[in-house]
Amino acid sequence: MSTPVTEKNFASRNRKQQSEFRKRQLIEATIDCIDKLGISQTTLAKIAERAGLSQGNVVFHFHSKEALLEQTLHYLNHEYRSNWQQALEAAGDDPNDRLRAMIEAAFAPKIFNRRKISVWFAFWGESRSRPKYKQVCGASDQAFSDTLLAICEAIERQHGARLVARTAALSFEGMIDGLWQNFLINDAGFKRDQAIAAVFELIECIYPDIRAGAKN
Amino acid sequence: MSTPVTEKNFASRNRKQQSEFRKRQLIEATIDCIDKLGISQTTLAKIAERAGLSQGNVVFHFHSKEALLEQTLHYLNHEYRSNWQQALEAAGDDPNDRLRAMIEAAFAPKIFNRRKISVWFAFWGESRSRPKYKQVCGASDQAFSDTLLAICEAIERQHGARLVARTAALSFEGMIDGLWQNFLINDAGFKRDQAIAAVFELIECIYPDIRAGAKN
Amino acid sequence: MSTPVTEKNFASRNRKQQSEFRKRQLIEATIDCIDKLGISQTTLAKIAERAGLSQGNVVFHFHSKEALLEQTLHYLNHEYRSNWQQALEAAGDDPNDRLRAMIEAAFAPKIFNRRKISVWFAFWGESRSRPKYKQVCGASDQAFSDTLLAICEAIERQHGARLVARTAALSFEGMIDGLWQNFLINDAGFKRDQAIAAVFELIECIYPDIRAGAKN
Amino acid sequence: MSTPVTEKNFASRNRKQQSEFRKRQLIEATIDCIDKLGISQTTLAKIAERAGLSQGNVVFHFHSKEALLEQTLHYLNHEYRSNWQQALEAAGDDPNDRLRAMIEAAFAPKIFNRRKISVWFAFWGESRSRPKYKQVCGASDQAFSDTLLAICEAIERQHGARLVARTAALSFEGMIDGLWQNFLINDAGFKRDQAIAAVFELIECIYPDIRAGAKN
DNA sequence: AATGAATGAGGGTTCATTCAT
DNA sequence: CATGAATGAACCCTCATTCAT
Repeated sequence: MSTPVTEKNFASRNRKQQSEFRKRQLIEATIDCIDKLGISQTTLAKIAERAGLSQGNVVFHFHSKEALLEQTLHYLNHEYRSNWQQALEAAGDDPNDRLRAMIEAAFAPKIFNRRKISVWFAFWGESRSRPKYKQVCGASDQAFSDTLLAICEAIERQHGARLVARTAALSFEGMIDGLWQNFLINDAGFKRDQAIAAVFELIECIYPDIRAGAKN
Repeated sequence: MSTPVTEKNFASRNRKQQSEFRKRQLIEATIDCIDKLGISQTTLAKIAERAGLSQGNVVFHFHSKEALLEQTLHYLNHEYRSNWQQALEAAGDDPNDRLRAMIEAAFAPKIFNRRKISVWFAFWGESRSRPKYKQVCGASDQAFSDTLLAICEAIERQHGARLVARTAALSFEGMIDGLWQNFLINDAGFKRDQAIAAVFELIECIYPDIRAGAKN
Repeated sequence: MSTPVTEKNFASRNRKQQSEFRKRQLIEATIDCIDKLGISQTTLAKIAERAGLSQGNVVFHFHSKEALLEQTLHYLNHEYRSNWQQALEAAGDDPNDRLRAMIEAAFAPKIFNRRKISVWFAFWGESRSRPKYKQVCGASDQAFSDTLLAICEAIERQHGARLVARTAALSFEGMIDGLWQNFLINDAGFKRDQAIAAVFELIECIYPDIRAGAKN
Repeated sequence: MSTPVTEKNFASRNRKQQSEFRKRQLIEATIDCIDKLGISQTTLAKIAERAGLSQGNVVFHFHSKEALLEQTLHYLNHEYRSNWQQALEAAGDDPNDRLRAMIEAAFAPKIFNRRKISVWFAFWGESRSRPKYKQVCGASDQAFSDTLLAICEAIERQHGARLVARTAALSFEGMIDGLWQNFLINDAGFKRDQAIAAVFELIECIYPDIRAGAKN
């Protein structure tokens, strides 16, 4: 589990904190279950067992299984979005740096690991039939896309480009998606560094006049 | 439904043909259900109802629900693979034509429509936890990837390239994946022609010395 | 159980008959359970157990517990109504005979026994909060009331009366209700014959010029 | 709500009074819930919510749900009985006045309103399967019956009667029951005055030599 | 006195599967 | 081949009750 949720730091908190703690604990257990079993086989009983709580308590905190799943998706979405936004803030103003920061953020270990990727695909797989999932996934994608496009336009203005910003952004985003999918289906032998390097090569191909590696 | 399964041409067939007919009918109903309900809400009863058959009859033809789902995935896989393979055969020997043929195949209406895309993502979403799905999906991807890579290498030999074949192939494949996902999540306002055009722009960016549109 | 439902006469029937048979069997089991446990403690598991069937099969035949309860009420209502209607037909045209026939019908052993009375009160007790129950109970009551009123009016025309028909009908109906309730709450020492005799005394009090016992 | 239970007069009481206040508050909430939901759907959570207290607090005051229901029935019973007993005391010694006082008491607004009638029937509906309810309901009925019978005997001795006291009492009691039930099932268009007038007509029919309206 | 967290048994219902017809 | 009845396990959820605070 990427986020340590132990009993030790549980005691001596107030009610509200306890409640938040339990919810987080249950969301992590839900992610575990979806990863290992898929959404269609994830049950409240298994989630409760994994979290070490009673099944009734799960309902007490989330009211329904569906609400728990939605909260889990929100949690993932928040983590994903804040991750690349923080990376962007740290990157400064240079659009080249910003572009590379977004790419790297998409492969950050906290985000890009088998457990999380697996759950993202599980939600995508159900998104067609569950409008709420689609809405959250769509908003998440859109924000990333829009930001990426703005950066590509900035680069194009500064350094020119061999590809219009719209298509360039689509290429970068697509390549990330493709690599995520590769990782899901063909997990063995996937190297994070090689993935990032491949996208960077594409950047240099599309923007030949950019200072490659200027970030370092 | 893209494949017409009517009662009219049902009579006057021999046993084996009838059986094949029923199976195809049920697989189409399964695709419908997964599209509309998601895998987790797809039940034998709903599949049977959609196919206009009794529930017992479904079991008779496929033995179990899991087998039906697997057959459905195989059906999709076969359709997908034979589609690009036929496009490849029709394209001739010029690697430029072949590359564009594969791209276009990936967006062929028979393959690239909401119903089918939706089901593909549903299977990917469950693939992590069901080895059989993963195996089929993986093999399907691998064959496409390998062929794409070979074509890119051929182009590179003939015309040179701004990107090594491995990365180029990854770019094309990734862009296709990304566009599929865009289509799934953000279906409104998606234009097939624009999607193909975007990938073609990337081709010309990576392979500037290729005769764009030479295919025609 | 007042209606014999044995396994013997079950075999060798067609599908539709079997289904009707099962439904009847389950309704009888439901009546048993409501009688013994009350509606609030009546569960599908107990109904199924009493009927000797699986719980899933109950749902198969009635779709839901609520539907089963409603069908049970309809069954009771039908039995009650057809009982006094048949008695009325057998009574002929003399309103005196008809009045006494309706009274006697209300205390017929098939209707007026602890098991059935108990279930009627159970439904009345829930009727306030379940419109469907109320509707059925209301219609049942109304039909009985209207018929009783018409008879009282006929008697009044023929023999005169010490009480207007409306109030007379209300008295007879009320006395029946009161005796039902006495029977429910204070079952020990209740005698059917005495109950009927008491209502008959009231008839003679209100209609002194009627030929008492003319029916015999 | 017929009995005002406000927060205002809650403060500045001693322990015992506070406790009594809370109990009364919860009993009123229970009556509300049974009226609106029926006994089978009444839960501690809903009672607590309606009373504006926490669920744990309900258990604290009544120990168990069953105890709360029993206390509610006792509360109703006490209210019902003291109502007609007070009416009797106010009526004086004339049995004619006393009879009419009992009838009017049975339709007093505090007793005879939809909310209370609904709850009485709910308890009757469960009484068959819960001996304690039956006992309370039975005792309540019996006391009323016995008193009514004694009054009828007194009238008979003074003025004569067209009906023996036993049957006359049964008639009055039955008519009350019948009107209660009419009110439950067919609430629209029920007029309290007409109900009382109807029973009074029956009195005059049975006791022609009594001074009708002598009470005034 | 009062709260909300926690439990666990049992509720109605779903559903893949089996089977007699 | 085809059907619908039948099963039983597992599902999500409810709820009376307990308990720490």
